[in-house]
Amino acid sequence: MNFSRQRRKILETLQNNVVHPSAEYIHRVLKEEKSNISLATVYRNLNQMAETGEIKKINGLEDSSHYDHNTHLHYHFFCKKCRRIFDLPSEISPNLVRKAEMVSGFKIDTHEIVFHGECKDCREDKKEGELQDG
Amino acid sequence: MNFSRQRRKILETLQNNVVHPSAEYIHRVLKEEKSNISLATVYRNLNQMAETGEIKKINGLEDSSHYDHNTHLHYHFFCKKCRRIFDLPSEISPNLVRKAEMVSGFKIDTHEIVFHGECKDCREDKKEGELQDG
DNA sequence: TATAAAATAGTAATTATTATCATTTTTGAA
DNA sequence: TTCAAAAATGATAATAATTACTATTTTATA
Repeated sequence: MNFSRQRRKILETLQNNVVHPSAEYIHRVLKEEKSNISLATVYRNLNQMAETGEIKKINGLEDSSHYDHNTHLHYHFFCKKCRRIFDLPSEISPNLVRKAEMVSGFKIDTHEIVFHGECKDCREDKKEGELQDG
Repeated sequence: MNFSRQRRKILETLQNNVVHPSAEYIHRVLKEEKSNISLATVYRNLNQMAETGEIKKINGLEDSSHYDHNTHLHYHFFCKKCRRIFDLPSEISPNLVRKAEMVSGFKIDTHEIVFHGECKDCREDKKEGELQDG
């Protein structure tokens, strides 16, 4: 795998963003900063890097896949209101893989947990709203 | 929500299949048994029923969404080899939601866990293969 | 039974993603 | 440094999954 200017830019953009971006988002950001990189190149590189384990691909969130520069085991929360994605630590579910392998007899390579709900900020916004209304 | 022949058929097909089918699969099965129901109708009904909680939609497995007639909390395993989907009991991760809410301060409505790996059958097939070869 | 609400079929449209391929860039050896 | 092979890119076509649209049909019920 060669080290192209485009791949470096894409990885940089992923690392500088806390938002767990989609391919389309990264493409848009790069376009805004005048790095005209093709959308196909963004997809190609993100998926290659996910394949090698350099980054992680997050599925099951929205319609599209998102990507994460943090490759350590952790989980994700998707806020229905603001549509942001948050990290949750893997400690909330200790020994999950071991237990799953035990009860099933399957060999588990990867797993992911996705939570859906309302984040702290959005809950607090709602509370304020209720106070004002009531 | 009215009770159409088509919706009944779709739900029946889902319930009679252990395979966690996709919309396209259900459509194909119905076509084979001469129930000519439109693919759009299959999608519309599955998503409506998932919305009301009558069935469950499974994301993050393959390219497409799959559906589950079992609405009790449980998790899923996807075998990379045979591409089948298996159930795993929720007991492998006790108090998961409570812990996630605790560490985050978020309000969690739903969550799902998807494991990827190799199922028991496929592992055993491989073992046999190794024996024959060696 | 008449009627309003809901649902359907069939197809067009949309969205996300991958494939294709001619051109350009990168890399490593001579 | 130069050069050839391998890898990557950009632009666009193609595909796959899903949703939108709309004229018609079905369902529930007053």
